[in-house]
Amino acid sequence: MTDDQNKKRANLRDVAKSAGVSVATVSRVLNAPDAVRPKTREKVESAIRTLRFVPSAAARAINSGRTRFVGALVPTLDNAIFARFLAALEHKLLDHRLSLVVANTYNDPAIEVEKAKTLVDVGAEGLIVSGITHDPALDDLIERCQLPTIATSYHDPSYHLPTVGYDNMAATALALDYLAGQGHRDIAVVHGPLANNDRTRARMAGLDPVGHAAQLQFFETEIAILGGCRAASAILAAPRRVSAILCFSDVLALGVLFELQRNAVRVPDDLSLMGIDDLAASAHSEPGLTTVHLPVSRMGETSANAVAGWIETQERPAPVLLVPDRVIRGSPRAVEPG
Amino acid sequence: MTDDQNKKRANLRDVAKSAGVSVATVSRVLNAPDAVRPKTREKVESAIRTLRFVPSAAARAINSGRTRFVGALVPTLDNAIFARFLAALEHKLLDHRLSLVVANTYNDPAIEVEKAKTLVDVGAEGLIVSGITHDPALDDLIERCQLPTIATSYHDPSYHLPTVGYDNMAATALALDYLAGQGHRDIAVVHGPLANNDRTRARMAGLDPVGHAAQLQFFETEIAILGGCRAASAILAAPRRVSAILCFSDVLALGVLFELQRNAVRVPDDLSLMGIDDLAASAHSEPGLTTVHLPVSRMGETSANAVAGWIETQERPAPVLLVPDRVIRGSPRAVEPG
DNA sequence: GTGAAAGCGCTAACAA
DNA sequence: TTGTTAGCGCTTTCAC
Repeated sequence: MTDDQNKKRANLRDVAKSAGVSVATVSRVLNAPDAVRPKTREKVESAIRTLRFVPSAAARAINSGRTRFVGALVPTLDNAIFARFLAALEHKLLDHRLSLVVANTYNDPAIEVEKAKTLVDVGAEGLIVSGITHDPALDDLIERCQLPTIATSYHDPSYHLPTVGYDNMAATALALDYLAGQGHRDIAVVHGPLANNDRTRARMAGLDPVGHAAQLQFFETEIAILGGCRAASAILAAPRRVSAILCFSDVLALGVLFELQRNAVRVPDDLSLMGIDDLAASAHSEPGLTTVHLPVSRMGETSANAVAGWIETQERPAPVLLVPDRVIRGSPRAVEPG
Repeated sequence: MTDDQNKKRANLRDVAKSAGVSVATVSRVLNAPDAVRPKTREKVESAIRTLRFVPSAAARAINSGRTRFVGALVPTLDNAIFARFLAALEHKLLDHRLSLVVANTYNDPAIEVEKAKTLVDVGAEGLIVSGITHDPALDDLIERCQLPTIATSYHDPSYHLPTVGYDNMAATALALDYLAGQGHRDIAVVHGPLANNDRTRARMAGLDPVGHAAQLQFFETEIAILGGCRAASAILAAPRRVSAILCFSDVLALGVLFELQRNAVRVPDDLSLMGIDDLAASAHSEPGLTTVHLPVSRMGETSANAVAGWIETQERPAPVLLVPDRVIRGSPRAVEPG
């Protein structure tokens, strides 16, 4: 039994020995092949192949001081909106030769801290978090490690971390404005839990019922299709009738739509419906869902650039505001005058 | 300007010096606090705090030979079915103190190899891939690195990697069997691209039209809501009428449902509809979508255990077959006799 | 163009 | 209980 066989994995030294060169030369063919004579290089490359040598990332990292990955803490993987964000983030990060580690926080600040610690522990060079409401321990960790961290899905230039996101208040304002413009005065608002969720809170704050002379009824539910269904049931059972339903996310709107269909309530003939997000499903449902498009793909790319730049230059990036815009489809209609 | 200030990050030595102990002692308070006298430990912990010391994962990895993370290569993040899988995978991996790095392959074998290389390069201790059709270069990489790798969403005990997945053939067989049992003979089959997708191929192979005396028409489309819409249009325009539509995934079925609604075709009164996956949306759509439940959450957990065990014990795990089962909801109905 | 040797930050064996 | 020290696998001067 030779050395080659009982070792788990060949290292630089093994390759060097096998190729009859020094470790420095092997390192060179790995990192600066042009600095090595072709003939030598070939010898080394052949040894690399036969020994099935794969350089150790850890050893590399320890020298360069870099791990080349960033962590993303997302509240859920279940909502397609986050999937879209992560896809763009991962893709753009790759341009900076950075990998992405995803951690699910299940919307729980305590879990978020835990996972953030793990991320830091395994060497994350940067972090992407959602919103600006976090456990103080997280801020502490970020501070202690001086870890480049971007807060997404939110816009607040005064926040202690740079934010890359849209104006949540503007999003709901845009939506309510549209419904009011269509003549709706009695509107049901369906939203996710307010606890621990600054995005939902901000969307709430964006509503200006007085300015639109509107009467709003609020329905809190879990952000999921089922949550939408339940809210719709509650709306139908409520004493006060509404002419439109505004959902703080399209998932909710989809659930509402299904439940209304189940109750033979026609959209938009009997009830108008509007969402926020602009998911793929929203464009193709019947009727199409009028919604506010949240630029999450751009948010992913922008966040990637921001955190990569920060890591590279050590200079904190400026916050970026992405502007949401309305997508008009068939789900609402103007109320009949009189 | 002292040393403490112009260094980017304190290391073990800095802490040791500052606390007036040896590096070994600092290492001990990190890894085996009980082996250190409380008073000493306190001194060290205080130094750690003031110096904002965070241990280097790379240095740790180089000693233990471990990076404590595995990579998952998924074809897309857009389909909720993968999100569910990843959530379970990540969660279970954590029990083994392993992190998850997600890489999107966009269904492209070439991109898959590229990302796999990156993953290995950054030190992945194991890999999770989808299906059994891959670029030879991937198999080569896995082989060369002797990298614990699990192939998911597929079942094939003879495959060179252990598979953790369901029997795709059984899934469609189950579905067709149900529709045929309801008396359907003319059925449209809506499926994703066959190229590079063994899961779709296997689902195709699971169909036994002859055994069920059924006439099948096939409609290939992209796996997305829009793809389903398009397929539905094609089905409605086809010369030969069908009484039922079988979709190879619920996303497709949802698109089909929307398009049928748009064309005032009632489900199940005018046309029966069945899917495969069992997404959250499927349970709450109107009508509820009869489908084949794919146990992707269990697949995530099982894969996590399998790869973690393999990494730990160096022993290749056995393939695991997860059994899909039917979920009967309202979307299909029996054909009227005669 | 190539090699020798000094680390990178940490763990673990061994000594005290 | 604590300290000393030899590596882990690699990159990177600095000679030759």
